[in-house]
Amino acid sequence: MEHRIDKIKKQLHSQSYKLTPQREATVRVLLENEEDHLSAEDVYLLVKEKAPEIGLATVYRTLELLSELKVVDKINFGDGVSRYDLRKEGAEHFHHHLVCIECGAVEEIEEDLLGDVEKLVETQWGFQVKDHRLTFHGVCRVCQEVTVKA
Amino acid sequence: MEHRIDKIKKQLHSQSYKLTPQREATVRVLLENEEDHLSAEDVYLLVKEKAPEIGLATVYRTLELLSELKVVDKINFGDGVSRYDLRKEGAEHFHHHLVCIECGAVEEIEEDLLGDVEKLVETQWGFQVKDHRLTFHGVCRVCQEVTVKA
DNA sequence: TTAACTGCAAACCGTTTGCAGCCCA
DNA sequence: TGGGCTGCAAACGGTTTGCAGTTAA
Repeated sequence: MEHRIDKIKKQLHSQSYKLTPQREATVRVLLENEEDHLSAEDVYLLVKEKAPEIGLATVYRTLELLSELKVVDKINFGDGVSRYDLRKEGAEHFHHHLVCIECGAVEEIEEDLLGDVEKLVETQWGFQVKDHRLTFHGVCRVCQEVTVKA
Repeated sequence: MEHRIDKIKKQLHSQSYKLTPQREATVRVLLENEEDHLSAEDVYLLVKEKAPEIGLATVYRTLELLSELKVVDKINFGDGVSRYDLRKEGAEHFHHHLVCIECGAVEEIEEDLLGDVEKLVETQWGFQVKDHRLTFHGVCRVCQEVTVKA
């Protein structure tokens, strides 16, 4: 954890940005909730618990900055809210998501499922792939069981 | 074209909705610009050329309705605007997109690239896939050539 | 007849921005 | 002492909603 904060601090410094207390608090919230997909508002409320004086605009500015540095990915599940997802260490690709249409749960898939598909797109369509976004919408394991029982 | 409008008309009637002149004008704009990925505002401006008295709210309501009927898919490329994409006839799956990060062009892929991947997700993660969203971000053929020349 | 539908304008809400003050190099 | 940074509040822009009037089955 401290290691990862140090790393981010260096990334910031390398572009002459500072790791201010507000920014550090924001990063810590992201680290502590790595499994969730927090919106800016979510992050704001969690940061506010530790640093009540922080402003929403600062959270937005920090998330934007972290997004530029590729520390987080800004994602969008189509509900009109941006969510921010910490990149796993060493992850070169954006990970995938399973969104449950029953309960809204979001599961992550780290495996690279698209290697073959990307090769196909490059050769067949002549499109040079830089990144991808893959989301499956469906029914998660838990909700399938509930449906069976009901 | 008329055939497709008839079909949509029937779909509406089956749920006791009407195909009003405003709705028909909206559908026609979508049909005439099937290759584009129009925002609600885009649709509004195009409809207004034919039916100047139409209101923006009606366009939104129509697009929402068509989206519920699965006549169009509401998509989002992360630029804060929803776009509406007519489903191809008989398409059971959402199609994929190639978004160029240089020029912003959006190309469509109709082929179902994810058959194997979906099977994997169902067996390995126990997730019942209903639909998917796949977008590749990268450099399109045209922009690759421009870069080489420059 | 009456429920669906419409246009308008206001409201909404997530996000961005202008600004004056602050803090640290 | 000056540029990065902050909190605040106002502005912004896409979308939704309340409402009174209209239309179509």
